[in-house]
Amino acid sequence: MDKLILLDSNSLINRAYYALPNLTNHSGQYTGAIFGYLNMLLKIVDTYKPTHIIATFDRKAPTFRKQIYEGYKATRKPMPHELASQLAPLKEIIAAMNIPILEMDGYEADDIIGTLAKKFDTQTFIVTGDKDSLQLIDPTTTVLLTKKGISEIAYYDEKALSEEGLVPSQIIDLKSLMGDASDNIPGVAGVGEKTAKDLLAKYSTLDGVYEHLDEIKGKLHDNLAENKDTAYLSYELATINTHSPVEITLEEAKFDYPPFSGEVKRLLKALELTKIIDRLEFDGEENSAASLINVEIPQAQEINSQEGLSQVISKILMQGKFAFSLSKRITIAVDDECYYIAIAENLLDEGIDYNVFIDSMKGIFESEKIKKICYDSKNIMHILMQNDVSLKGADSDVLLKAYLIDANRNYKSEEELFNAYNLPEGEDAALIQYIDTILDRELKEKNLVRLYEELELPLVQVLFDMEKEGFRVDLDILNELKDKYSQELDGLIKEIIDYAGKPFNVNSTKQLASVLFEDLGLKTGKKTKTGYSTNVEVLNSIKNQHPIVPLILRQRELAKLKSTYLDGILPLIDSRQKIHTIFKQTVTATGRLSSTEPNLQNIPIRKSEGKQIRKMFIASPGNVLVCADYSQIELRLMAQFSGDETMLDAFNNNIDIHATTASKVFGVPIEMVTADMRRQAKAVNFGIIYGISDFGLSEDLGIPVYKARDFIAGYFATYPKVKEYMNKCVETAKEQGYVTTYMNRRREIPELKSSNYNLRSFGERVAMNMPLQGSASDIIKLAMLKVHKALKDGGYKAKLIMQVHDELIIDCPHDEVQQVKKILVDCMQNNTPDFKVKLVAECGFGNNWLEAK
DNA sequence: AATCTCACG
DNA sequence: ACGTACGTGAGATTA
Repeated sequence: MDKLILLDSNSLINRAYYALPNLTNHSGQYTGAIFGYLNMLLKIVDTYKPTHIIATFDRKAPTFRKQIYEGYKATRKPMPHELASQLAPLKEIIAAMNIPILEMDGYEADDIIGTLAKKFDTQTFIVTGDKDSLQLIDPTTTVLLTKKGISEIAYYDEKALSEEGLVPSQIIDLKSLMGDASDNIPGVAGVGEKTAKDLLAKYSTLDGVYEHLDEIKGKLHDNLAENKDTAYLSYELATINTHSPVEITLEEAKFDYPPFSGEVKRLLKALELTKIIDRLEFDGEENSAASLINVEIPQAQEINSQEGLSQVISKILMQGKFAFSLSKRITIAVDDECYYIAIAENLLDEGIDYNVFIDSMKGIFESEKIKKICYDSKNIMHILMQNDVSLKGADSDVLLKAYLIDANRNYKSEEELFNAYNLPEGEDAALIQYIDTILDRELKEKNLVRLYEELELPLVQVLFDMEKEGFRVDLDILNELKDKYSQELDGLIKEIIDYAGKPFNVNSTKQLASVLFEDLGLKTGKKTKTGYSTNVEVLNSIKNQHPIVPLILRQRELAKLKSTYLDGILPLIDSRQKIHTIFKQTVTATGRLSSTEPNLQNIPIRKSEGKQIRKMFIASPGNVLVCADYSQIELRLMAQFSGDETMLDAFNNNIDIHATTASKVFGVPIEMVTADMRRQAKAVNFGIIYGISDFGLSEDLGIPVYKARDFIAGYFATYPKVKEYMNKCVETAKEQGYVTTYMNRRREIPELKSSNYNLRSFGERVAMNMPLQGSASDIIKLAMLKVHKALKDGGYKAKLIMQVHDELIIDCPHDEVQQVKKILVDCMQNNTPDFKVKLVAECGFGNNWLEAK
């Protein structure tokens, strides 16, 4: 017996979209609605075992049915782009599943479905979230109506519908009376579901109602009488067309599962819909559970006595290598065994005292010779430091390895890493030990061993030392600024509220927008997702329109500085008046570090008010800060990688690159370059690093797009090899699926394969930017290793304490300043012996961070 | 938890 | 016809 499923795809994906959170894969493609849709489809497939499936979609064009209503306005909300962007990938998957897709200009999905339902006399199930379709029910047609979003499916055949007191054709009468806001069917004003059903129970059809209109009294009578035209119009609108010119044979809709093709799996993988993949079977797979790695992960044996621990320790000593985890509980994997160390919470408990455990292991943790496998070794160093234990010989950090293999992933826990690699359940230490072997293989395949062993792994210790050393903060300056800003803010807020005429929360963009744009009627600017933007750009454009605006700008600036850099940092200061940022080594897609708690990589500097904040970051007592930053490193790398002679010459002769660019692009001698020309050239140079786009440049410079396009053309004419290089980056990225840096760090760019233009363009910009940003990051990391070693080997007291992407800071005793400066500059400038381009680091020193720059 | 805004390179 | 400059983290509000 054949069973045909008709999917009202637009209705279903809409339901799925609103029922589920906005999931995305790591490249930003939205997947929530696709996920919901497929889940539901698979549930139906499981339950009904269809032999045929057809998926229908709406086309954008207005439909013939809706056009009969002249006043019909397409007030239906446009599809949000988060949803619209999911349509194409979904269709790809459906097509790959060999399910035919029907969409026709001028016909809505339900017209197509209605036609199909009547056309084939096989057992048919219509899957939809749209109650309109209930009119299609007949002895061979059943409607499966999604409920509660998509999680439940209600079964409607003639019998089920009759329990609600209706026959299928009455659905049309019902709609014509009660209307349907979501479908722009007006209905009769004042008549809702209840009244409509009552009327139909009495008079059975719309015609019946109007034939007996005189029997109906009161307000209802008037409403019906007044809206007769609308009611009949609604009737037309609600009637599904069952005679659309659809051409498809049942044979074409044949559905044969399992298995699906490998193509389906590939598409699902790209969307990272692993949950869906897991419940499906695919062509060419030995068994459906193949994705789960089939290995023996040893069970943990509990260790709760000193003797037991001693045995474990001697095993470790014998092997010279072990894996461990302290995250959920303490586990150790040695050889093929795994142990769980039971820690006594209090004296009466069975188990080992935590401090005793750490002390017993101290010798092992601190032995360079005993190799450790662990997750996030720097974090473990911090934990062990509390017991005065250091961690040495941690040569396998699985988090670090996994990051180098795929920097787009951002593992937040051991568990996330295990899941990503489809590991079975098991003790953490055992899983870490196992995953390390997989990661090693992958590192080798991808040529990342050197990057790991010679750069990232040794950097862990450097970063740890920097974090431990900390950055001293001048509490007096901090408190002084805090008071000053508090006072000024109080005054500002009073004035702002005075102008507004009512109290409101100035920090609330929503309330602020309503005050500015509704109450005061000021000109609106850019829009955000939720309303009108009130950002600096917008405020600046209207600051002369009303005296409240400059006050708000000032309030914004101070509120930001105070909350983030004063109130935010104060509680992080320790007893030595130092703050200890954490450098995240496995977060960014490009290889840069990031800094948290506090973020010391975004301390103000650009504006005068912010500079005051920078003054509170000072050297340790008796020390000064020595500070060096690379000059134009990313552009210099562009010169190096592209080999553009003009650009190389400029850099190797210490010429002002922005002025040079301006001179060449504008065709004037360098001494004729005005400040504004230089500013524009600088913007283009930056744009180049970001992966230039005419639109982006026009936004930045506030010029029309066509002018920006001219600039870019002029730029490429000046530096022809730069253009070649950028094209090459995109091209090889498209071929390989990834780009690489100086140290062979790699970033996969799945966006390049996207069917979405925006995502693909983003991928192209990434392909141009990553080699520059990533190589710059490689190079400063190399410099950090060298500086750290040089200071240590030279017996200096000076300590490297900070890195801000192209800048290093050393907390340095007065008497070491001259030598340390030399060391620092040397280490930064001379890491790249193979380069044609000269790297330049500019160095200064001072009592505080502002002075030192 | 998502959004907006803004600090930095 | 579309709507983006690249890379981050944090605070405040809102839902």
